[in-house]
Amino acid sequence: MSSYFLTGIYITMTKNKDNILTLENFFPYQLSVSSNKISSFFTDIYQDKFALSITQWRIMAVLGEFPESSADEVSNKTQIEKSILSRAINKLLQRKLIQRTFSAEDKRRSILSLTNTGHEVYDEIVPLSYQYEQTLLTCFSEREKQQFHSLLERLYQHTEALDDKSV
Amino acid sequence: MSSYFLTGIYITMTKNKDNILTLENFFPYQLSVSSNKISSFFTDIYQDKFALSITQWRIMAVLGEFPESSADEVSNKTQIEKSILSRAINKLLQRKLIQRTFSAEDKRRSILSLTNTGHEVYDEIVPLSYQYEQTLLTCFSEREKQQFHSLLERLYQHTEALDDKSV
DNA sequence: AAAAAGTAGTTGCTATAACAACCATTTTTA
DNA sequence: TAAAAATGGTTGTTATAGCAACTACTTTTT
Repeated sequence: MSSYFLTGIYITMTKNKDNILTLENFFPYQLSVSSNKISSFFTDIYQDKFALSITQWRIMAVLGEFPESSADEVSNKTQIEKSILSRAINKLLQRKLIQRTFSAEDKRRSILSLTNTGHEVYDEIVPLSYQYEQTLLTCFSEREKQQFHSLLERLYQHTEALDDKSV
Repeated sequence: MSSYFLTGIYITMTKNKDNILTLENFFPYQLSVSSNKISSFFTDIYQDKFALSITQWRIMAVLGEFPESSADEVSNKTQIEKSILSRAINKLLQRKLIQRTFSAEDKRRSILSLTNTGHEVYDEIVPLSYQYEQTLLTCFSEREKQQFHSLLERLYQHTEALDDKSV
Protein backbone atom coordinates (compact mmCIF):
# COMPACT_ATOMS: atom_id res chain seq x y z
CA MET A 1 0.00 0.00 0.00
CA SER A 2 1.83 3.14 -1.16
CA SER A 3 1.22 6.39 0.70
CA TYR A 4 2.84 9.81 0.66
CA PHE A 5 2.94 12.84 2.91
CA LEU A 6 1.13 15.94 1.67
CA THR A 7 0.12 19.10 3.45
CA GLY A 8 0.26 17.45 6.83
CA ILE A 9 -1.78 14.31 6.17
CA TYR A 10 -1.03 10.97 4.64
CA ILE A 11 -2.73 10.32 1.35
CA THR A 12 -3.06 6.59 0.86
CA MET A 13 -3.41 5.29 -2.66
CA THR A 14 -6.22 2.80 -2.93
CA LYS A 15 -4.61 1.23 -5.98
CA ASN A 16 -1.84 -1.11 -5.02
CA LYS A 17 1.41 -1.87 -6.73
CA ASP A 18 0.70 -3.75 -9.93
CA ASN A 19 2.77 -6.74 -8.95
CA ILE A 20 0.90 -7.56 -5.75
CA LEU A 21 -2.76 -8.38 -5.52
CA THR A 22 -4.56 -7.31 -2.38
CA LEU A 23 -7.32 -9.86 -2.22
CA GLU A 24 -9.51 -7.94 0.21
CA ASN A 25 -9.58 -4.93 -2.14
CA PHE A 26 -10.15 -6.97 -5.27
CA PHE A 27 -13.77 -6.37 -6.16
CA PRO A 28 -14.65 -9.81 -7.57
CA TYR A 29 -13.34 -11.32 -4.36
CA GLN A 30 -15.32 -8.95 -2.14
CA LEU A 31 -18.41 -9.62 -4.17
CA SER A 32 -17.95 -13.37 -3.95
CA VAL A 33 -17.32 -13.45 -0.22
CA SER A 34 -20.22 -11.11 0.57
CA SER A 35 -22.55 -13.01 -1.69
CA ASN A 36 -21.57 -16.40 -0.30
CA LYS A 37 -22.02 -15.20 3.21
CA ILE A 38 -25.47 -13.84 2.46
CA SER A 39 -26.42 -16.97 0.55
CA SER A 40 -25.45 -19.22 3.41
CA PHE A 41 -27.41 -16.97 5.76
CA PHE A 42 -30.54 -17.63 3.68
CA THR A 43 -29.62 -21.27 3.14
CA ASP A 44 -29.66 -21.76 6.89
CA ILE A 45 -33.06 -20.11 7.26
CA TYR A 46 -34.71 -22.02 4.43
CA GLN A 47 -33.07 -25.24 5.53
CA ASP A 48 -33.84 -24.97 9.23
CA LYS A 49 -37.39 -23.73 8.94
CA PHE A 50 -38.60 -25.43 5.76
CA ALA A 51 -36.00 -28.07 4.85
CA LEU A 52 -35.55 -26.38 1.48
CA SER A 53 -32.34 -25.67 -0.38
CA ILE A 54 -31.91 -22.25 -1.98
CA THR A 55 -32.32 -23.88 -5.39
CA GLN A 56 -35.59 -25.50 -4.35
CA TRP A 57 -36.84 -22.24 -2.90
CA ARG A 58 -35.96 -20.32 -6.06
CA ILE A 59 -37.97 -22.72 -8.14
CA MET A 60 -40.93 -22.24 -5.84
CA ALA A 61 -40.45 -18.48 -5.98
CA VAL A 62 -40.66 -18.49 -9.77
CA LEU A 63 -43.74 -20.70 -9.71
CA GLY A 64 -45.36 -18.39 -7.17
CA GLU A 65 -44.83 -15.50 -9.53
CA PHE A 66 -45.35 -17.37 -12.82
CA PRO A 67 -47.55 -20.45 -12.40
CA GLU A 68 -47.60 -23.00 -15.22
CA SER A 69 -43.98 -22.39 -16.13
CA SER A 70 -41.97 -25.14 -17.80
CA ALA A 71 -38.65 -26.35 -16.36
CA ASP A 72 -36.91 -24.57 -19.20
CA GLU A 73 -38.60 -21.28 -18.37
CA VAL A 74 -37.66 -21.68 -14.73
CA SER A 75 -34.10 -22.35 -15.82
CA ASN A 76 -33.99 -19.18 -17.91
CA LYS A 77 -35.43 -17.09 -15.10
CA THR A 78 -33.23 -18.44 -12.32
CA GLN A 79 -30.00 -19.28 -14.16
CA ILE A 80 -30.19 -22.74 -12.59
CA GLU A 81 -28.56 -25.33 -14.82
CA LYS A 82 -31.04 -27.82 -16.19
CA SER A 83 -29.67 -30.98 -14.59
CA ILE A 84 -29.65 -29.35 -11.17
CA LEU A 85 -33.13 -28.11 -11.87
CA SER A 86 -34.35 -31.54 -12.89
CA ARG A 87 -33.21 -33.11 -9.64
CA ALA A 88 -34.52 -30.26 -7.50
CA ILE A 89 -37.90 -30.49 -9.23
CA ASN A 90 -38.05 -34.19 -8.46
CA LYS A 91 -37.52 -33.52 -4.78
CA LEU A 92 -40.22 -30.88 -4.75
CA LEU A 93 -42.56 -33.29 -6.53
CA GLN A 94 -41.82 -36.01 -3.98
CA ARG A 95 -42.63 -33.62 -1.16
CA LYS A 96 -45.78 -32.58 -3.04
CA LEU A 97 -44.82 -28.91 -2.88
CA ILE A 98 -45.18 -28.60 -6.64
CA GLN A 99 -47.13 -30.54 -9.26
CA ARG A 100 -46.35 -31.32 -12.89
CA THR A 101 -48.22 -32.11 -16.07
CA PHE A 102 -46.92 -32.12 -19.63
CA SER A 103 -48.13 -29.92 -22.47
CA ALA A 104 -50.51 -31.47 -25.00
CA GLU A 105 -49.08 -29.40 -27.88
CA ASP A 106 -45.49 -30.25 -27.04
CA LYS A 107 -45.13 -33.46 -25.08
CA ARG A 108 -41.60 -32.60 -23.99
CA ARG A 109 -42.65 -29.41 -22.24
CA SER A 110 -43.50 -29.63 -18.55
CA ILE A 111 -46.10 -27.47 -16.81
CA LEU A 112 -45.19 -26.78 -13.21
CA SER A 113 -47.20 -25.19 -10.42
CA LEU A 114 -47.26 -24.94 -6.67
CA THR A 115 -49.63 -27.33 -4.91
CA ASN A 116 -51.85 -26.04 -2.12
CA THR A 117 -49.26 -27.14 0.40
CA GLY A 118 -46.62 -25.48 -1.73
CA HIS A 119 -48.60 -22.26 -1.67
CA GLU A 120 -48.91 -22.37 2.10
CA VAL A 121 -45.15 -22.73 2.45
CA TYR A 122 -44.61 -20.01 -0.14
CA ASP A 123 -46.90 -17.63 1.74
CA GLU A 124 -44.86 -18.20 4.87
CA ILE A 125 -41.49 -17.75 3.23
CA VAL A 126 -42.19 -14.59 1.23
CA PRO A 127 -42.67 -12.11 4.10
CA LEU A 128 -39.85 -13.75 6.00
CA SER A 129 -37.51 -13.28 3.05
CA TYR A 130 -38.42 -9.62 2.69
CA GLN A 131 -37.83 -9.17 6.37
CA TYR A 132 -34.35 -10.69 6.26
CA GLU A 133 -33.55 -8.76 3.10
CA GLN A 134 -34.30 -5.54 4.98
CA THR A 135 -32.14 -6.65 7.88
CA LEU A 136 -29.25 -7.21 5.53
CA LEU A 137 -29.71 -3.86 3.87
CA THR A 138 -29.62 -1.87 7.10
CA CYS A 139 -26.10 -0.84 6.16
CA PHE A 140 -27.54 1.19 3.26
CA SER A 141 -29.80 4.21 3.06
CA GLU A 142 -32.82 4.03 0.74
CA ARG A 143 -30.92 5.98 -1.87
CA GLU A 144 -27.90 3.69 -1.58
CA LYS A 145 -30.08 0.62 -1.89
CA GLN A 146 -31.39 1.97 -5.18
CA GLN A 147 -27.89 2.82 -6.35
CA PHE A 148 -26.40 -0.50 -5.44
CA HIS A 149 -29.32 -2.30 -7.00
CA SER A 150 -28.95 -0.45 -10.26
CA LEU A 151 -25.16 -0.83 -10.39
CA LEU A 152 -25.44 -4.52 -9.70
CA GLU A 153 -28.05 -4.86 -12.42
CA ARG A 154 -25.75 -3.14 -14.90
CA LEU A 155 -22.80 -5.30 -13.93
CA TYR A 156 -24.94 -8.37 -14.35
CA GLN A 157 -26.01 -7.33 -17.85
CA HIS A 158 -22.42 -6.55 -18.72
CA THR A 159 -21.22 -9.97 -17.59
CA GLU A 160 -23.93 -11.61 -19.67
CA ALA A 161 -22.67 -9.72 -22.69
CA LEU A 162 -19.14 -10.93 -21.95
CA ASP A 163 -20.44 -14.48 -21.87
CA ASP A 164 -21.96 -14.22 -25.32
CA LYS A 165 -18.69 -13.01 -26.80
CA SER A 166 -16.57 -15.72 -25.27
CA VAL A 167 -19.00 -18.52 -26.28
CA MET B 1 -46.69 -5.02 -10.16
CA SER B 2 -49.05 -2.18 -9.24
CA SER B 3 -49.10 0.91 -11.42
CA TYR B 4 -51.30 3.95 -11.62
CA PHE B 5 -52.02 6.67 -14.14
CA LEU B 6 -50.78 10.14 -13.27
CA THR B 7 -50.49 13.27 -15.38
CA GLY B 8 -50.35 11.32 -18.59
CA ILE B 9 -47.73 8.69 -17.70
CA TYR B 10 -47.80 5.42 -15.86
CA ILE B 11 -45.92 5.38 -12.58
CA THR B 12 -44.85 1.85 -11.77
CA MET B 13 -44.15 0.97 -8.17
CA THR B 14 -40.89 -0.87 -7.80
CA LYS B 15 -41.97 -2.46 -4.51
CA ASN B 16 -44.18 -5.44 -5.13
CA LYS B 17 -47.11 -6.76 -3.20
CA ASP B 18 -45.92 -8.29 0.03
CA ASN B 19 -47.35 -11.71 -0.73
CA ILE B 20 -45.42 -12.25 -3.96
CA LEU B 21 -41.66 -12.35 -4.24
CA THR B 22 -40.14 -11.00 -7.42
CA LEU B 23 -36.95 -12.96 -7.59
CA GLU B 24 -35.17 -10.73 -10.06
CA ASN B 25 -35.69 -7.74 -7.78
CA PHE B 26 -34.74 -9.58 -4.62
CA PHE B 27 -31.37 -8.23 -3.67
CA PRO B 28 -29.73 -11.40 -2.27
CA TYR B 29 -30.73 -13.20 -5.45
CA GLN B 30 -29.31 -10.51 -7.73
CA LEU B 31 -26.14 -10.48 -5.74
CA SER B 32 -25.78 -14.23 -5.92
CA VAL B 33 -26.39 -14.47 -9.65
CA SER B 34 -24.06 -11.59 -10.50
CA SER B 35 -21.39 -12.89 -8.19
CA ASN B 36 -21.60 -16.43 -9.51
CA LYS B 37 -21.31 -15.22 -13.07
CA ILE B 38 -18.26 -13.14 -12.30
CA SER B 39 -16.71 -15.96 -10.30
CA SER B 40 -17.16 -18.41 -13.13
CA PHE B 41 -15.66 -15.84 -15.49
CA PHE B 42 -12.49 -15.86 -13.39
CA THR B 43 -12.69 -19.60 -12.76
CA ASP B 44 -12.52 -20.16 -16.50
CA ILE B 45 -9.52 -17.89 -16.90
CA TYR B 46 -7.53 -19.39 -14.01
CA GLN B 47 -8.50 -22.88 -15.04
CA ASP B 48 -7.77 -22.54 -18.75
CA LYS B 49 -4.52 -20.62 -18.48
CA PHE B 50 -3.03 -22.01 -15.26
CA ALA B 51 -5.06 -25.10 -14.31
CA LEU B 52 -5.87 -23.46 -10.98
CA SER B 53 -9.18 -23.36 -9.17
CA ILE B 54 -10.31 -20.07 -7.64
CA THR B 55 -9.62 -21.54 -4.20
CA GLN B 56 -6.09 -22.49 -5.18
CA TRP B 57 -5.49 -19.09 -6.68
CA ARG B 58 -6.76 -17.31 -3.57
CA ILE B 59 -4.33 -19.24 -1.43
CA MET B 60 -1.50 -18.21 -3.72
CA ALA B 61 -2.74 -14.63 -3.64
CA VAL B 62 -2.56 -14.53 0.14
CA LEU B 63 0.91 -16.08 0.15
CA GLY B 64 2.05 -13.54 -2.43
CA GLU B 65 0.94 -10.76 -0.12
CA PHE B 66 1.79 -12.45 3.21
CA PRO B 67 4.57 -15.03 2.86
CA GLU B 68 5.09 -17.47 5.72
CA SER B 69 1.40 -17.58 6.60
CA SER B 70 -0.03 -20.64 8.30
CA ALA B 71 -3.02 -22.52 6.87
CA ASP B 72 -5.11 -21.08 9.66
CA GLU B 73 -4.11 -17.53 8.78
CA VAL B 74 -4.90 -18.18 5.13
CA SER B 75 -8.27 -19.53 6.20
CA ASN B 76 -9.05 -16.40 8.21
CA LYS B 77 -8.01 -14.12 5.38
CA THR B 78 -9.85 -15.93 2.59
CA GLN B 79 -12.87 -17.34 4.39
CA ILE B 80 -11.99 -20.74 2.95
CA GLU B 81 -13.10 -23.57 5.22
CA LYS B 82 -10.17 -25.48 6.67
CA SER B 83 -10.89 -28.89 5.11
CA ILE B 84 -11.19 -27.36 1.66
CA LEU B 85 -8.04 -25.42 2.35
CA SER B 86 -6.16 -28.52 3.47
CA ARG B 87 -6.93 -30.35 0.23
CA ALA B 88 -6.20 -27.32 -1.94
CA ILE B 89 -2.86 -26.84 -0.18
CA ASN B 90 -1.96 -30.45 -0.89
CA LYS B 91 -2.60 -29.97 -4.58
CA LEU B 92 -0.47 -26.84 -4.64
CA LEU B 93 2.30 -28.71 -2.80
CA GLN B 94 2.13 -31.56 -5.31
CA ARG B 95 2.48 -29.10 -8.16
CA LYS B 96 5.33 -27.43 -6.28
CA LEU B 97 3.68 -24.02 -6.52
CA ILE B 98 3.93 -23.59 -2.76
CA GLN B 99 6.20 -25.07 -0.09
CA ARG B 100 5.56 -25.92 3.55
CA THR B 101 7.51 -26.27 6.74
CA PHE B 102 6.22 -26.48 10.30
CA SER B 103 6.94 -24.05 13.09
CA ALA B 104 9.57 -25.05 15.66
CA GLU B 105 7.73 -23.24 18.48
CA ASP B 106 4.39 -24.81 17.66
CA LYS B 107 4.68 -28.05 15.75
CA ARG B 108 1.05 -27.91 14.64
CA ARG B 109 1.46 -24.62 12.82
CA SER B 110 2.37 -24.72 9.13
CA ILE B 111 4.50 -22.12 7.39
CA LEU B 112 3.50 -21.69 3.78
CA SER B 113 5.19 -19.79 0.97
CA LEU B 114 5.22 -19.59 -2.79
CA THR B 115 8.04 -21.48 -4.48
CA ASN B 116 10.01 -19.83 -7.28
CA THR B 117 7.70 -21.46 -9.80
CA GLY B 118 4.76 -20.31 -7.70
CA HIS B 119 6.06 -16.77 -7.83
CA GLU B 120 6.44 -16.90 -11.57
CA VAL B 121 2.83 -18.00 -11.93
CA TYR B 122 1.75 -15.39 -9.40
CA ASP B 123 3.53 -12.64 -11.32
CA GLU B 124 1.70 -13.68 -14.44
CA ILE B 125 -1.73 -13.85 -12.84
CA VAL B 126 -1.70 -10.60 -10.90
CA PRO B 127 -1.65 -8.14 -13.82
CA LEU B 128 -4.05 -10.35 -15.72
CA SER B 129 -6.51 -10.27 -12.82
CA TYR B 130 -6.34 -6.49 -12.59
CA GLN B 131 -6.85 -6.28 -16.31
CA TYR B 132 -9.97 -8.47 -16.22
CA GLU B 133 -11.25 -6.57 -13.22
CA GLN B 134 -10.99 -3.37 -15.27
CA THR B 135 -12.70 -5.01 -18.23
CA LEU B 136 -15.61 -5.95 -16.00
CA LEU B 137 -15.82 -2.41 -14.70
CA THR B 138 -16.00 -0.79 -18.13
CA CYS B 139 -19.76 -0.74 -17.72
CA PHE B 140 -19.31 1.95 -15.05
CA SER B 141 -18.21 5.57 -15.21
CA GLU B 142 -15.38 6.65 -12.92
CA ARG B 143 -17.91 8.03 -10.47
CA GLU B 144 -19.94 4.83 -10.53
CA LYS B 145 -16.83 2.75 -9.95
CA GLN B 146 -16.16 4.75 -6.81
CA GLN B 147 -19.76 4.33 -5.70
CA PHE B 148 -19.82 0.64 -6.40
CA HIS B 149 -16.55 0.10 -4.62
CA SER B 150 -17.65 1.97 -1.54
CA LEU B 151 -21.07 0.30 -1.36
CA LEU B 152 -19.55 -3.13 -1.82
CA GLU B 153 -16.95 -2.39 0.82
CA ARG B 154 -19.71 -1.45 3.21
CA LEU B 155 -21.68 -4.59 2.45
CA TYR B 156 -18.54 -6.67 2.81
CA GLN B 157 -17.92 -5.23 6.28
CA HIS B 158 -21.57 -5.63 7.18
CA THR B 159 -21.71 -9.30 6.21
CA GLU B 160 -18.61 -10.00 8.28
CA ALA B 161 -20.47 -8.68 11.32
CA LEU B 162 -23.39 -10.92 10.39
CA ASP B 163 -21.30 -14.01 11.05
CA ASP B 164 -20.29 -12.96 14.54
CA LYS B 165 -23.89 -12.52 15.64
CA SER B 166 -25.20 -15.82 14.32
CA VAL B 167 -22.29 -17.87 15.69
C1' DA C 1 -41.68 -37.22 -46.42
C1' DA C 2 -37.13 -38.64 -44.85
C1' DA C 3 -32.90 -36.88 -42.82
C1' DA C 4 -30.81 -33.52 -40.07
C1' DA C 5 -30.85 -30.26 -36.62
C1' DG C 6 -32.75 -28.46 -32.57
C1' DT C 7 -35.19 -28.55 -28.01
C1' DA C 8 -36.97 -30.26 -23.19
C1' DG C 9 -35.77 -32.94 -19.79
C1' DT C 10 -33.12 -37.00 -17.51
C1' DT C 11 -29.15 -39.52 -16.04
C1' DG C 12 -24.17 -40.54 -15.21
C1' DC C 13 -19.91 -38.87 -13.76
C1' DT C 14 -16.43 -35.95 -11.54
C1' DA C 15 -15.04 -32.21 -8.70
C1' DT C 16 -15.81 -29.50 -4.96
C1' DA C 17 -18.28 -27.56 -0.81
C1' DA C 18 -19.67 -28.28 3.87
C1' DC C 19 -19.86 -30.64 8.09
C1' DA C 20 -18.31 -33.64 11.60
C1' DA C 21 -15.05 -36.65 13.62
C1' DC C 22 -10.54 -37.20 14.36
C1' DC C 23 -5.13 -36.79 15.68
C1' DA C 24 -1.38 -34.24 17.51
C1' DT C 25 0.06 -30.59 20.00
C1' DT C 26 -0.36 -26.58 23.05
C1' DT C 27 -2.69 -23.86 26.62
C1' DT C 28 -5.58 -23.42 30.47
C1' DT C 29 -7.27 -24.64 34.99
C1' DA C 30 -7.80 -26.67 39.20
C1' DT D 1 1.44 -31.26 37.26
C1' DA D 2 -2.40 -34.00 35.58
C1' DA D 3 -6.88 -33.38 33.39
C1' DA D 4 -9.60 -30.64 30.48
C1' DA D 5 -10.12 -27.44 26.93
C1' DA D 6 -8.58 -25.32 22.90
C1' DT D 7 -6.06 -25.09 18.51
C1' DG D 8 -4.01 -26.39 13.79
C1' DG D 9 -4.55 -29.47 10.51
C1' DT D 10 -6.27 -33.99 8.18
C1' DT D 11 -9.59 -37.32 6.72
C1' DG D 12 -14.28 -39.39 5.90
C1' DT D 13 -18.85 -38.70 4.38
C1' DT D 14 -22.70 -36.53 2.19
C1' DA D 15 -24.77 -33.19 -0.82
C1' DT D 16 -24.65 -30.43 -4.62
C1' DA D 17 -22.70 -28.03 -8.85
C1' DG D 18 -21.53 -28.53 -13.51
C1' DC D 19 -20.57 -30.90 -17.66
C1' DA D 20 -21.51 -34.26 -21.17
C1' DA D 21 -24.09 -37.86 -23.07
C1' DC D 22 -28.44 -39.53 -23.70
C1' DT D 23 -33.79 -40.18 -24.79
C1' DA D 24 -37.88 -38.48 -26.60
C1' DC D 25 -40.05 -35.37 -29.20
C1' DT D 26 -40.47 -31.31 -32.60
C1' DT D 27 -38.93 -28.28 -36.28
C1' DT D 28 -36.25 -27.37 -40.26
C1' DT D 29 -34.19 -28.56 -44.43
C1' DT D 30 -33.75 -30.80 -48.74
